[in-house]
Amino acid sequence: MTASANSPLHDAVLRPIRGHHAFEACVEQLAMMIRLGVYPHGSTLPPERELAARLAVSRATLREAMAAIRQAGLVETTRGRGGGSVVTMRPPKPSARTSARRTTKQPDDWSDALDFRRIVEPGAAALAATQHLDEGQRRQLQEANDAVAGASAPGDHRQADSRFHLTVAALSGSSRVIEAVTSVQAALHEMLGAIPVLGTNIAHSDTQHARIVKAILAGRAARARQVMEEHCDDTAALLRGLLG
Amino acid sequence: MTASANSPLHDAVLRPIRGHHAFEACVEQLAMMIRLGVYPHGSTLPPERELAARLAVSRATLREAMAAIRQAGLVETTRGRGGGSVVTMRPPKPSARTSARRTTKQPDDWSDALDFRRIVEPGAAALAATQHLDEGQRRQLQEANDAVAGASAPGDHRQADSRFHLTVAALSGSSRVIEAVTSVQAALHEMLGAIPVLGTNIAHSDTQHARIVKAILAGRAARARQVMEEHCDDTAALLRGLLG
DNA sequence: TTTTTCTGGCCTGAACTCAGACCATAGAAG
DNA sequence: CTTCTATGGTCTGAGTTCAGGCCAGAAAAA
Repeated sequence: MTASANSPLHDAVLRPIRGHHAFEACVEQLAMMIRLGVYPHGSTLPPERELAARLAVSRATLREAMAAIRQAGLVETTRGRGGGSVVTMRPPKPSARTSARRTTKQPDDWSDALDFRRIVEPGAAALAATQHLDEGQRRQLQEANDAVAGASAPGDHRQADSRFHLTVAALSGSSRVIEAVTSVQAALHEMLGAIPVLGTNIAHSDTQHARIVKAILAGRAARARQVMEEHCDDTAALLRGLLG
Repeated sequence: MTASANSPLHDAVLRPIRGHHAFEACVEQLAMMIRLGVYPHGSTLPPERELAARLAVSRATLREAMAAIRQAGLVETTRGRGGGSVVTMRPPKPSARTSARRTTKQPDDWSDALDFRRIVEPGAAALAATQHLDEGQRRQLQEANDAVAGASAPGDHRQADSRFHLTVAALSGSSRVIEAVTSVQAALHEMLGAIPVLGTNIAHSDTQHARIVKAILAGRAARARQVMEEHCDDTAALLRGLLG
């Protein structure tokens, strides 16, 4: 009785323990956080010691990653009290990258990410709607939404959009949900960077965001889920159409 | 402008790059696969070289993990062609572990896992229902269901149940979904091992499984999702009641 | 001003992990 | 029978990562 003959599961469930080297993974993680706007232009990253602790990595390794990010021009670092690494990268103009950066992932992975997103983000919205949210959290959600609606440049809008979705995930209170949404937003960011920006889509998207916020704040889980599902479907349709 | 003052997101999205050492992670992964029944009693694990490749780990590291698993009595290893590691562990009687093993995780993590499960597994079922399934896959799903219904001993039933849910995930065709379901099933397995087995619950659960299979095979995504959601809710209610 | 404290910059020795090769064994193929 | 092949068992040298301490600069606190 051999495992492969008996169970087709084994090639589905056995996945890599760890993808890259630690310092590569740190670079990827931090660069993505900066691109997603978790650390916007002008903000200071947490101190190296804290970052190392959060990423569960030695400071030596983290510093290698920081050096790479610094060399790539994403941050500038100063020493002494009050120092640290300040984000200098601005959200890029989409025109410059439409065909410039060839995404490394396969179309399979695009589709996978969109499928997973359609499951996770509506779930996150519904879960957030069931949570008791304090005043600070409610304000945080509304501010995230206002930031999206108020962003003028396409790059800023993209960052604000990511932050909005991550905020919804954070309000769900589930760390697994947050991790899943972070992962899909990272994939989504790559995809959206490869297509042109259409004003119509942005306006439509902003309308849906507003409905999502309203549903979550009203505690209407089913409604939040449904609107977020439509939102994901619309974005997915756009991407599937333009990416092939 | 410091990051922590500006963005409460940073402590939500920055997570450990890698949890443990590679060989610990391998032990955990392989032991969990055996406990979940992906490799049932009497089956042979894939060759070391293949396992190492799948887990993206050097064979030296994998062998350390295998040695630990062997020493723990989960497998027995023989050399030569046709050799390999055969699973010798039988699903434990639940009576022995009801209070014996104190789960290492916090109740927070239990709740988190149940919340995440309620999002992911219904999504997996719905996605599977939308896929075009070939004859082999349809049979695989039905066999997985039959195995659950046909299991007599509680330990066997538990393993068959895990395999059923992993099969649904595998049929969704999305590797992210598979990974998510694998993770929640691992957590679920720990929780279910800590509560007594009730015949009523098992019968109820089997009825729901049958409905899920029917909906998936009929391609009725919304129905599959709804039934799986009820199934998750029922299990969650049981666990929340018995685990506090 | 002086001292404290928070920050990045640097170093060392130990532990872990890797890639690749080679050996030993047992069954299959001829 | 002999040869081939698939498997686990072992070794080595190089690369990576770690934990922890110490230094240097700059701003806040006294």
